[in-house]
Amino acid sequence: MSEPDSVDRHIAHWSRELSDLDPQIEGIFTRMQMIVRLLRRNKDSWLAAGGLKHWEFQVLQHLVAAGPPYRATPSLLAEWLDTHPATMTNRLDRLEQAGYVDRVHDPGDRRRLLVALTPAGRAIWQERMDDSGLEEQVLLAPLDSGDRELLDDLLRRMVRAAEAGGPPLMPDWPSGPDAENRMSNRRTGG
Amino acid sequence: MSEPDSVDRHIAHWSRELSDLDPQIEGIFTRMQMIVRLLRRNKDSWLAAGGLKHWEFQVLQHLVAAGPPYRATPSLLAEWLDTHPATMTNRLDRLEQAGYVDRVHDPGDRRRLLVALTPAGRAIWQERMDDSGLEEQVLLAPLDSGDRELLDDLLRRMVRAAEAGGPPLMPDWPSGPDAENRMSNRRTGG
DNA sequence: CGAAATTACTACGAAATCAAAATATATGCA
DNA sequence: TGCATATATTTTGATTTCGTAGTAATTTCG
Repeated sequence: MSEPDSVDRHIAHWSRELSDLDPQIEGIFTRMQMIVRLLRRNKDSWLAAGGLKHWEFQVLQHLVAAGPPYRATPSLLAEWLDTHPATMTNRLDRLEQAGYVDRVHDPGDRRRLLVALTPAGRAIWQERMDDSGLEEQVLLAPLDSGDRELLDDLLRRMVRAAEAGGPPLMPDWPSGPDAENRMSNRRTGG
Repeated sequence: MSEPDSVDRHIAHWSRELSDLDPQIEGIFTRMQMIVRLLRRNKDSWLAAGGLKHWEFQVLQHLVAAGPPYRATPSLLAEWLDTHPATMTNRLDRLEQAGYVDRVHDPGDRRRLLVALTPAGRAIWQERMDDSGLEEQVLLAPLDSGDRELLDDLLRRMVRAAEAGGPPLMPDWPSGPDAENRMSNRRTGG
């Protein structure tokens, strides 16, 4: 075992309160949580320095992820960002006012709106995106290529275990013929 | 490489939008994020089923973590839960009303309050705690003992890399002589 | 003793979120 | 067609949180 970190100290402390604690399991998930939390704070930091809130970046990113023509419905965006549709309406108002997205009616179904990424939205997303990835490099620095492949594979096996008993952890983007008109198919999870 | 998961599909999709994307790095951190998110949702779910909000559980847990006599100052709790002191006051009001904590004056420094875990608070924390750990078992099921040790060690090396350039990811609980009176020492981070 | 610092609470308005009702459009069926 | 039901989004109202300022009690230091 490599040298101890703060999580080892935390677990040693907790073992005094909870005797039936598996240090290995606790270690694995606590470390993942800490790493994810660190990355999130770091991300918030450089996004704020560039004038974007996290949810703004997320909306823009999801639209980019959609691929040309860079559109998605408010419902889908709300689901993806794990927030309430009413909240999304409010956020889209502000993104629209900032000029980062447009709202256009879906010609095929006029109940629907399509939120469309504007060139300005695409541009600011790209700018912030260029700031990213630094912290990830720091974290992975002590791991060589073989270590990284091993780590990635261990994590993949865990994700697959999770997905065996439920929906995919990463939502699949609608694709195939007629995808444009099926974008709002909701998954069961809530 | 083991069989692909939804993250592999996600990355393959993204590679079309971002050519300079390292699939391995992206894979590692996206999988960690998805796993942590899954665990958080799962936790919220069984906590809610047992009648606790996440922040309620967190406050109780932090008091348990303090060890006997299970007390902490409001300031420290606010810092730990990463929330505003005024918010903590409001939350402690509700926890006190529910009978899960008491507010007692610190005999050593009567400016201070000590939030003390009640037997009822300890009990409900223990009950909810007993519900935990199931999802973790599912995720780790495909990994044997050697795999888990390897994974834990790879993550530990990453945490150590993060901590080399900053404060510990896991806050150290105050300890040593006179710890009782130094519990409110604030760390620099904010 | 008296001034300054510390700790926690209270109060008030601003902002964000959520839940449910309201609006507009689409679909299914007699 | 006519009409009930379903769907997508917005609107509305209640709740929560945050930020700031101010207060009270207590300790620390000159």
